[in-house]
Amino acid sequence: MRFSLPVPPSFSLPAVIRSHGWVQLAPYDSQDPYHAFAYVDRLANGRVVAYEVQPAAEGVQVTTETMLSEEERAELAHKLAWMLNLERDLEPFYTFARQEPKLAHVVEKGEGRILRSPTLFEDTVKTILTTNTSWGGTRRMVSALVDLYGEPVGEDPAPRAFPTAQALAAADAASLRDEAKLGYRAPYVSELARRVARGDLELEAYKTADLPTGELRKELLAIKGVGAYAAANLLMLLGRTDAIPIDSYALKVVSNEFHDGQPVTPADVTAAFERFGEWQGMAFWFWSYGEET
DNA sequence: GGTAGACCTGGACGC
DNA sequence: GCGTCCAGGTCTACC
Repeated sequence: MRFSLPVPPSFSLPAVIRSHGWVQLAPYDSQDPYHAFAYVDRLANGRVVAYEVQPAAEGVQVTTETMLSEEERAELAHKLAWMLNLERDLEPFYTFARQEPKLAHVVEKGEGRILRSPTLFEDTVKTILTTNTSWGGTRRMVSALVDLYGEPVGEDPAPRAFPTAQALAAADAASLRDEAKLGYRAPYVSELARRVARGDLELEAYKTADLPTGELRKELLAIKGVGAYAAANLLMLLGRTDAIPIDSYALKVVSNEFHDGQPVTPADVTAAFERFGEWQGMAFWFWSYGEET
């Protein structure tokens, strides 16, 4: 079955898909690189659905081989609105961007929305798995979690949904470490899953929390395995546009862009984008590094 | 508050 | 093929 979702005037599906590497992490898949994507989701009633999202004249088109009830379709639409950041009003950011040559392209290309997962739990696990490893390592670890603990769509072993907190909480810690190859990150993921499964940590509530960014950052830093970089990355995914996820890549590009390749500190990265105030995270993320204007 | 070392894996490199 | 080194963030112990 097919159904469409309306999108804001400035929306660009390729721009959202290209916003970062999440589309390369299971259960995302992109056969048509950066124009469309596939995803596998587990609905609230336990049904696992594989679907594709493509650009369409009236917005985006969702296609699935599964016949969905009206309630299921509404749930999927609600989740996709979050994943594609459809509710975001980018005009205030675009007003800034139009005045900065290194950001002018975001307006032209409809950039500014960042692809995310249906749940903050999935995004938090994936963020932990980006730390202290290569991108290839992250992809491997995420795929292993999906293959080992995710629920399949039907009888076939693949494709599978991202595992629930309950599934990961029930997993043997040694299996997480040795079979999923999470290494020392295994206890972090295990503890996070257990806290979420028990209801001790209401991660999803952070999506709509009215907390100042500093307070929310403290809450995220209290999660084992989430340090300064991971917290900033999650804040960015939560739409907190004043957070800059400073990792080794950030230090490198800021060094090259603003300091002639000389070594820089996290404070230098912050200083480089401070003038963008509440939009400094977006300015950092969408900056045209190394390109002449 | 700041710093050093451990954690784990894969890739690059030299032999 | 094997061994060594390094990159990549976070945690913990220590000062």
